[in-house]
Amino acid sequence: MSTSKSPSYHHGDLRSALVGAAVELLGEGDVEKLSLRAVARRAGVSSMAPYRHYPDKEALLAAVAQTGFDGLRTALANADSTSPPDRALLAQGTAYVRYALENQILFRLMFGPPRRGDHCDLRASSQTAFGVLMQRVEHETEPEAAQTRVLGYWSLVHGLAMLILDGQTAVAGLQAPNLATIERIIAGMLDLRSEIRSP
Amino acid sequence: MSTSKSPSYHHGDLRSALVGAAVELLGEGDVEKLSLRAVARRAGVSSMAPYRHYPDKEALLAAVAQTGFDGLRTALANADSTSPPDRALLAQGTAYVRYALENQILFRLMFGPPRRGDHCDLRASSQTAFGVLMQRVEHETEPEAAQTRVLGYWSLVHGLAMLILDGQTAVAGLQAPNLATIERIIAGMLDLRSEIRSP
DNA sequence: ACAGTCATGTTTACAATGCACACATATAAG
DNA sequence: CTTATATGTGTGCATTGTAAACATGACTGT
Repeated sequence: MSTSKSPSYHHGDLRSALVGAAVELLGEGDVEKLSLRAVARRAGVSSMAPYRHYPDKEALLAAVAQTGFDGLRTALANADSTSPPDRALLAQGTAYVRYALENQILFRLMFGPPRRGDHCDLRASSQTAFGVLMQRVEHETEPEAAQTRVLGYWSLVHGLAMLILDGQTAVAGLQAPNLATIERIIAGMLDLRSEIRSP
Repeated sequence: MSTSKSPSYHHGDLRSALVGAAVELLGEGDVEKLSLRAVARRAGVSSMAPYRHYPDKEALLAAVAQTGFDGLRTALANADSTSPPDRALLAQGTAYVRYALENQILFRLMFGPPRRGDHCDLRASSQTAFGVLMQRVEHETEPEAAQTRVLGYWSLVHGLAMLILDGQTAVAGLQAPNLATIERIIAGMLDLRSEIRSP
């Protein structure tokens, strides 16, 4: 191993360098345009080098998506721990949407069409991220309804993120939904019962 | 024009035949695999024929997505009109998710990465579909909060549909979310459980 | 009827892509 | 030092999106 500066044939840590290059490229163009060859070029290796570390393109994208889920998890955990308990759930929700907006293409990749093959560590990462939300919801609900409730809340923030990413909020009459608006939408759904049923 | 059986050079109504062929192919494979050439083949014309009707592949996909939004609109309107008023909102929600599950790839295309170019009739179709939901929500809410509320509800059902499509519900511990489970999740967020359980 | 115009479909061509295969080279093991 | 193994390179092929030039057939005015 020694110093990772052998400049010639061997790269030293191509495996993670490829993921880094892919993330870089995702920050520049859309997800369709991301070609394996471009990733290899960016990493400074030949077009076929990635195949020594990932069986195919899907596997590389799965690895990229996994880093996305890890980032999402820390974002959620951070939002949760820096908020008073009675606002932690809302904080996680806005953090979720904010993460999606700040990593648009990556986020779309994470929740894109299902990756072929198992990619079980991807699944583990997404499960861990989901666990952060799960734990908070379980604090606030009787355990019997927790599973239903957490899926509902996850659906709410996930759908909101997706609709904003797709520009569908313009359809609803909102052009640029800022953070305050996002928070209002989420909070509105959480308060729905009292407001909607007792007019 | 006459009968659409001129078998030789001219097709008669390639424009819509292409959309039909594309929808057919979407029902068979994933969205990445859908190539313009395959669509042309399925329609029985040469690879370049589609370019006489659509400037590029994106435009064809936009037309396909538009039919998807039209179908969604009728599904929502139908669910709304065949339910008692106090359950119409919930009915629209489950109809939304059901449409997504029954047209997985098409649904993903509709809400996929934003189409380049304007495609303003696509936008019109999605707006019309959204309008069906909007109108129902406006019946049940004071108009001041309607816009926030309808976006929240749309986010809920859209996110739920997306998560199920991506298989993320397995992460949450649910393998096969059937319609009853879906309804329970939505109703749980609306806190309509009392109505469901105790008539 | 007939020549001309134009929308529509075909053929050919080209660059980019994912990947299979054979080869090269650097590091580790004996 | 030899050799085995991991890692990177080069070449080649089928498929893709699309530009350019050509073909065909329906509609026009005369």
